[in-house]
Amino acid sequence: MVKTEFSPIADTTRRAEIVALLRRAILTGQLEPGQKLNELRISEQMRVSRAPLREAMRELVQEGILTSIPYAGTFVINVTAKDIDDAYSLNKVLDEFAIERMWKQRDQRFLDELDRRHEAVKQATRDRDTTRQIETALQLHGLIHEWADNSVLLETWQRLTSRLQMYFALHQQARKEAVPAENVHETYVALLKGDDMRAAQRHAREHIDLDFEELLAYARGLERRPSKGA
Amino acid sequence: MVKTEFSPIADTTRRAEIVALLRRAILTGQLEPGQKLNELRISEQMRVSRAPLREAMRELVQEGILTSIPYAGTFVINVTAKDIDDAYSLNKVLDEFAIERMWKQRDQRFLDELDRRHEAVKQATRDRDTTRQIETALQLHGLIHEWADNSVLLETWQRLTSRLQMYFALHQQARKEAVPAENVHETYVALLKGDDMRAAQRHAREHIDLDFEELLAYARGLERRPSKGA
DNA sequence: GACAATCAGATTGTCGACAATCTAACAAGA
DNA sequence: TCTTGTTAGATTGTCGACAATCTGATTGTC
Repeated sequence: MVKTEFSPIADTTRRAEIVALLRRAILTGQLEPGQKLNELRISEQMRVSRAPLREAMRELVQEGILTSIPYAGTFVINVTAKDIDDAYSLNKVLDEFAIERMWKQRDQRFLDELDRRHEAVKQATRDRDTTRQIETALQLHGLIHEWADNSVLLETWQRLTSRLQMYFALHQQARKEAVPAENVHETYVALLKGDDMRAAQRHAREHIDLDFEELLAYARGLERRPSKGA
Repeated sequence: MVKTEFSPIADTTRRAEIVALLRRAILTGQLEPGQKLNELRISEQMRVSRAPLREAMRELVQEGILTSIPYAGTFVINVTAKDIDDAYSLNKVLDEFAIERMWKQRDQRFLDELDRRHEAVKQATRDRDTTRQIETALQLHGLIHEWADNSVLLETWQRLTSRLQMYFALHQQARKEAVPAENVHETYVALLKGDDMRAAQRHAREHIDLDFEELLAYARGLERRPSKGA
């Protein structure tokens, strides 16, 4: 019996690569909310035909970060303050659920991975790499969902994450500077290592509320100066 | 100012119609779990080219009821007992959240709609139309999510619903007969009309548990006789 | 000048054909 | 007999061209 394990090989369709490219462009704010995606132009830039591009766009529409109007075009979703509010309030519920489900599953491997991701956030912060900072922070947050052993929950959280990441990116871009102090997640990580599940759940809720207030304030600013896109 | 309200006109792309057709076929169990969808055959049957069919399939993959393996094909998802368990446990959380959010928003229009949907379930039950029975029961259940005024929640619930509907359809098909007594939802509806929010939340949880046990038992049966599809 | 009809340009939706890849059957060799 | 190499057929992925639809500018009329 062979002991080495192999991970699945990469998807090698153009479609998959296009999805990844577009998603990244949207989540990092390269493509602005409301902006229209011109199929011909993008397909020429990427040197692919419109078929795989269109299929990729359908996926992202279903993923919730694009929206499509027949014969009019496909657009990056517009971000409203209410959207952010909705996403965050649901995220709280999912976090509490996830913590409850993964609590008993914690083991050494979990703790190691927790430290690893925490370290990645701190590194990105030191590097002043805001994009990576957002990415790693969300990955740290996602660990509890990955360990909850509930595929539907994980999938749901990942969908939410896309939007959160997009909102954060806009937020950062608007302020033009790196943000949170390096130790923002210290308490969160410590609680996940501890023995008081209720405390961890409570903190997750409050910690989120903190970032949220700031983000919501920014979003309300957007409301007054809407994007010209759509 | 005009007072009449117009609903959006129908999407007139082939793609949208194909999505609807395929979704219905999957959710009613016409297409079995694990079954492969042959693009050429289906496109010929529908008298369309493969392009809009493929785009439609990408949407349904992202919707979670199809799964795709590059160069191998696209398949109806397989239903495992764990999937059902996962979906239901998450559904409980979402229901509780929805009830909390919509509680203060209840008004006469809500109560009317509640009655209307409840009546639809009872009608389908009297008609022994099991497919419609499932549809209407889920619509009744979905009302609280529609009134929670949280678009992300609604979207999430609708995704979950697709799977639940699929599971239910299989369940029904396997038993070959109509099921629940006509008054299953009486208590649920009554509590939603009442003044005790906690009680409504508790009942939603317990009521779901009831159906769930039956469904899970069926699912465990499936485990032992896996589909030959994929 | 205001308004409706028309038209050209651009863009999305759809089609049919070709290229890349997979599967399964068969043959060859250890 | 088991493994490996080959090949034919079927199926998915991608392409370029055409059809349907939208947008806005222009023209003509009152």
